[in-house]
Amino acid sequence: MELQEAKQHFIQSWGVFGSSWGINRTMAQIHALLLIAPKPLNADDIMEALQISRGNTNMNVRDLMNWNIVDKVLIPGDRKEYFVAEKDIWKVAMRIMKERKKRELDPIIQTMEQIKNIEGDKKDAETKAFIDMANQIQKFAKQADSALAGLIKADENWFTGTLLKMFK
Amino acid sequence: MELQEAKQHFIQSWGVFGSSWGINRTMAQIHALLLIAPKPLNADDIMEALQISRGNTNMNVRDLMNWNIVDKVLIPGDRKEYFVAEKDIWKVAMRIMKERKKRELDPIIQTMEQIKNIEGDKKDAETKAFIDMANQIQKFAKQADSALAGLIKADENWFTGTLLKMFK
DNA sequence: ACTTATTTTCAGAAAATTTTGAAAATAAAG
DNA sequence: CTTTATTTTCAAAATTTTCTGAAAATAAGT
Repeated sequence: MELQEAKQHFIQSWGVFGSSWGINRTMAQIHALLLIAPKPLNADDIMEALQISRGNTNMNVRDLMNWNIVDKVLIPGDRKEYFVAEKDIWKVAMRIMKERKKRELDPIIQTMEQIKNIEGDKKDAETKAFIDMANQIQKFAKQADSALAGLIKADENWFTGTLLKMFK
Repeated sequence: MELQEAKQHFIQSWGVFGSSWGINRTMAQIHALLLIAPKPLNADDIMEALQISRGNTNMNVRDLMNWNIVDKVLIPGDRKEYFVAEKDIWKVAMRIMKERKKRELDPIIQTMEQIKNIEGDKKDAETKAFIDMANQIQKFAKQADSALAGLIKADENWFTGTLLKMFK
């Protein structure tokens, strides 16, 4: 396989992978492109490589920066803005998890808390099934939440992170 | 909060949660409805509760069964088909992970394997950045894969599963 | 075998999401 | 201050995904 062909293949696969997880395909493709770029790319580079518009590029790069997995870099003597992706996949995964935990897991825990407080006969089968489920989900989500928090905390400590990875 | 109101809230939240993870909103809502139903529901029950068409109901229930988190049950003396959801959230999570691992993680590992075999100068910065990334992703995906396989295996063993949960 | 109940399929319609591109905003250079 | 380069925004268009509903298929009952 040729390098350029392999790159296309990679970008394509990463896009499919991302979109199966609810991430915009183009955003995932831009991420893929930056992951394998040996140096920072600007908006025109991205537009050209993926054949997408400037607006699309701009919005998705901004999102990637919100996820903390892409950074803006300035190159002296160049007015354009350049972008680089975090290259350590472990870090990338941690940052994505951290964000998804905040955006999606925490709200579920909140919702379960709210809906558990319902009026009415707790002996009634319907009511019981409902409260049981809300409790179960809340308990599970809290476990997942703290497991993730643990992983993230470990990773944010450089020394611990390095040690762990040495034994992988 | 009233029970019916709380149920709506729950179904709604589960739908939002699901769709942020790339799962069809209606499928997640049907799942939510079944999770809190004290007894099996048939297609008409689901159509009525969620105000959706028969075709939509049928397709999404089929998908839920493919995920192994909803089962068809037959009630003696009734020609209609009834559906129940697996009520143990831990099991639900395991089955979803097992399926997603198969559908999404395994293909990524495969793709990385393929694209690593590229021709050309491995000293070239572009080539190097590319192969490094493919290796890193493959390594990470394999780790995630075996971690999940471990969890799933533990869970499929009733005794071990019960023990683990006792210490949660 | 015929009738009736129920489920499944799938083409077209509707809805939701993504993308474009040009105009507005911003920022740097002269 | 003016010009030029670059980025951002966002309404409208394109695309993708989801949903409907009626027809076809399947299954049960008489």
